[in-house]
Amino acid sequence: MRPENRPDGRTRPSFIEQARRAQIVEAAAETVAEVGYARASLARIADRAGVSKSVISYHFAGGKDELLMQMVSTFFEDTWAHMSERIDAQTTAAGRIRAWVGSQMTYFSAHRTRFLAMVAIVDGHRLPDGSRPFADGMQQELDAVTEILREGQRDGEFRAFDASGFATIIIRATEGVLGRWAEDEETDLDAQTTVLLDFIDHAIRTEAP
Amino acid sequence: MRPENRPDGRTRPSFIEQARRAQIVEAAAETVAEVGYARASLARIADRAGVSKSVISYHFAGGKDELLMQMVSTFFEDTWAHMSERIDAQTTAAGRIRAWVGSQMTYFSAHRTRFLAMVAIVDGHRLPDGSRPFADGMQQELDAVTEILREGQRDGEFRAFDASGFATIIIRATEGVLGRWAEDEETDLDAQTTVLLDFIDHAIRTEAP
DNA sequence: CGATTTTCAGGCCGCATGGCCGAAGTGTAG
DNA sequence: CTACACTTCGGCCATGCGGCCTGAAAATCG
Repeated sequence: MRPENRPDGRTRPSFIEQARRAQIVEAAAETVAEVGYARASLARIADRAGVSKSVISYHFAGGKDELLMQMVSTFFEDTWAHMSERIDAQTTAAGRIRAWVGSQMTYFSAHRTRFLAMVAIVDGHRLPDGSRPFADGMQQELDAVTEILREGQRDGEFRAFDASGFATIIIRATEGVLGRWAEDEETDLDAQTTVLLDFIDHAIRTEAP
Repeated sequence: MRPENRPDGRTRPSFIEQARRAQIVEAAAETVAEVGYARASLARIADRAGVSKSVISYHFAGGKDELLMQMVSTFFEDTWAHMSERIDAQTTAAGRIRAWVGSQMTYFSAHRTRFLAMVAIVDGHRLPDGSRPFADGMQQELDAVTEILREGQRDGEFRAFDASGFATIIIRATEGVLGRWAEDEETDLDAQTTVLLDFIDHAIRTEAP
């Protein structure tokens, strides 16, 4: 049986516990990225991690669902840590938009597997009731970008447009370019980032007099 | 046993055959749109269609794979028939880009279920060997848009940019806006289409002198 | 009408899945 | 060394899956 000391906050997670969880999460990501969400079974994940299925059940009492949710949460926090640092360093709205898009690109350029896994799970995973557990997070992302665009409009950096609609477009286009690169190794992501930033810049900036 | 007269081209598909195939395809689309690709089993599809599982096996000898491929093919042909008519009516590259984006929007605005189903299958379905069967179609779409953008650049309608990269952005942004609408019924798709066309227009048109 | 073909329902099979259990292995504190 | 908690393994289970078969119903046709 699994020790039940965590809910009391008594004992910290043991070293081996942290290591195993990280190892399993990584194996799960690789599996999902390679065979897709639908074919990513516990058996395949365990096999890739080099452990037995029971080890996953043991360390993730919530089963497959907890594993996948944990994986997305972990990867998202890493991604956001990378992004927010670069976004906050900017002093203009235009800079923050460029940093948002660019830092997302640079992060995932070093973590292609994580990108593929996150996308596959975010739009493939459903809770038992059929709902999609990551809708909230996507809404928050949208709201944040919308707010930056509104700031830029107030400061005269950007022209008049529907900020919420443009936020959707920018976010989806960014994910789209990443997706294209993730599927086709030939793509030069740095070059495509420049192209996307050029596209966005011309779409949102105040028009030349 | 199923009659084997089709390969010779002898007998045309019976009326009931056509009707059943259409009915099953529609039920499959509704099921996939509602519960997602991973949970869309033959049992659920048959149940929604109000028939037994065997009926699907009977009319789609290739099994689930043939059913899903058939569904995407059918829906894609419908979509493209709607789009190409409107695109070909345009005389300028800018018009064709607007028609591409706009007609895709108007088509799916009347076929939300089909959009959800197509997206779910296109990026969820894998062949037994693990490959993704719709990569070719997406590449063709990309090439076609790229060619329109290059025409516009030759004619001076568009400024200088990476046509292939911009094509990716335009296609993904369009799908993204559709996806946002498909998930959130509140969205006014007509308004968002206008917003997207405005975004694209500012990004690609020749700069004011 | 009867004969023949087409269409269908229900049951069944083999398989993979997610999850669980008991026994064994491993480390550690006293 | 011993006692004990933590970790792992292999095997097992119920469930749902896609696919198939059999026999009956329904349509078609001479």
